[in-house]
Amino acid sequence: MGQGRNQYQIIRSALCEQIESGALPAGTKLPPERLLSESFGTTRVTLREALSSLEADGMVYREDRRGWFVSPERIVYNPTVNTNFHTMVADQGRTPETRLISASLAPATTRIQKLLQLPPLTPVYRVQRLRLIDQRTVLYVENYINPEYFPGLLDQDLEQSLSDIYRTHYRTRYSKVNFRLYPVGIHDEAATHLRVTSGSSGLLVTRVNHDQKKRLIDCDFEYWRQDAIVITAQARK
Amino acid sequence: MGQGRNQYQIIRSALCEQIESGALPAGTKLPPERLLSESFGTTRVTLREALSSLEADGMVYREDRRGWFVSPERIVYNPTVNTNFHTMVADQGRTPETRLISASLAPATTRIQKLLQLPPLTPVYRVQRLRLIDQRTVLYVENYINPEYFPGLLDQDLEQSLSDIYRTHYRTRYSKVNFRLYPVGIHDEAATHLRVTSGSSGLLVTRVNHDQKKRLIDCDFEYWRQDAIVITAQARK
DNA sequence: GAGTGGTCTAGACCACACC
DNA sequence: GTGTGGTCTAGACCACTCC
Repeated sequence: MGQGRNQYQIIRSALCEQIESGALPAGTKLPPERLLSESFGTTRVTLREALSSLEADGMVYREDRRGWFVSPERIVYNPTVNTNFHTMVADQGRTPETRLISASLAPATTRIQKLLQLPPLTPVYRVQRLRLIDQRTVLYVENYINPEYFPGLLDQDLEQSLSDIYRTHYRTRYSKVNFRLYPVGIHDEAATHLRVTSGSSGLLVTRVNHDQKKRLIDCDFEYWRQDAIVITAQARK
Repeated sequence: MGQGRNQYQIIRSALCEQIESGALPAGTKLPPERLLSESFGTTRVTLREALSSLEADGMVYREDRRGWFVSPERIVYNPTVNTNFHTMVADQGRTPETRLISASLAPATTRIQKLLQLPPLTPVYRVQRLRLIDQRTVLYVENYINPEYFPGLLDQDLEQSLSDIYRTHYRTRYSKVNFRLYPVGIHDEAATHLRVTSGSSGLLVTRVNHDQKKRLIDCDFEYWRQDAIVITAQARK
């Protein structure tokens, strides 16, 4: 087992070994599939089987229609600590970046309305952003924010950390955070923005956030590239 | 996008709709791939593409060489709450079961030795178990336990919850727990026991556990079927 | 426009599950 | 032993990326 007798597992081990030895450093683009499959004396289908298996392990990743790349190290994400994306990434010696996709005021969908405990059709801020580590897209986030507590939010620079904006402009900070973590397939908008092929597996982190006055201020949906993070937390009793 | 113009996405939607409508209840075995591919007027390769995509979403799962099944609901797992597997599952109206695979005393590997902060080659208890929900294998666990604190542990009934044994026989309970959560590919032993095809994606939860006296008592590696759980936690500040 | 990845076809053999 | 899923071949076309 393990390195196996199957064709694709042999290819798997070969690539794996090259990556671990450092011959293929993080971020390297692999040769075209047709070329690789020839090198291994096999077909593209089998080669892709091997690559998909490495992808599940987080050793390689793909960008839709661009090719295969060697995965960088995972970022350690502790959702129980109230730090923000930029601080977290910078603290680990990596380079964070946030890109605003859109921000608008619109009626809450049923789901959002329920999560934020709002009356039907209340307008909420919807902010869509993309987050990168060392130039690689790792996270697509949608925030839904109760506008009552943050008048004029859309005029702020939304490529900053939201928690920074809350703190400096609204004297509000996250206090109680409920989060959930689903392994899911990534589709549609999230897939497009992350440059992931639709349906590939990822991690959905949803958060419902209260402030220091116990007000329900916002919720978010974070779609992470599956190989970008390891989640950590601590419990005491 | 979404339900898409591709063949496999059309099949995806069709199956998805059947499942959500309740026509295919949780646990149902799907018809053989050859039959299904004929029904959809396509080849097995394309059908499997569709099924794999549904698998990533946690809507169907497979048992190695046995076929495809409709996934049951996910169990909500809160690792920051010190409950045990049996209580957690039963509280959600499901039926838990634990099967002992093996239990023995053996020298710690380098990795375990480091995690448990032991001198080289210290013997540790190694317990391998399989856990089921409603007869479905969802979790393969390896525990590594410092034997100093639990003399005679191997004589206990290890199909019970370990935390129960610790509490009733050793007056010891979990106090501080550090855990980490990796999306990974499942291989080798874990794959075999979970009846998962080697390399399919899953969730690895590792825990390092201290007792009420702050002693480092054990650590474990939990390999979860990717569609079996949703993880939840709460943070306060 | 060339090349690449995404998708798809129409077969095949083998090993294992189940009868 | 039969049938199934797991693996593999040798092609093909299309849509997109990148030049």
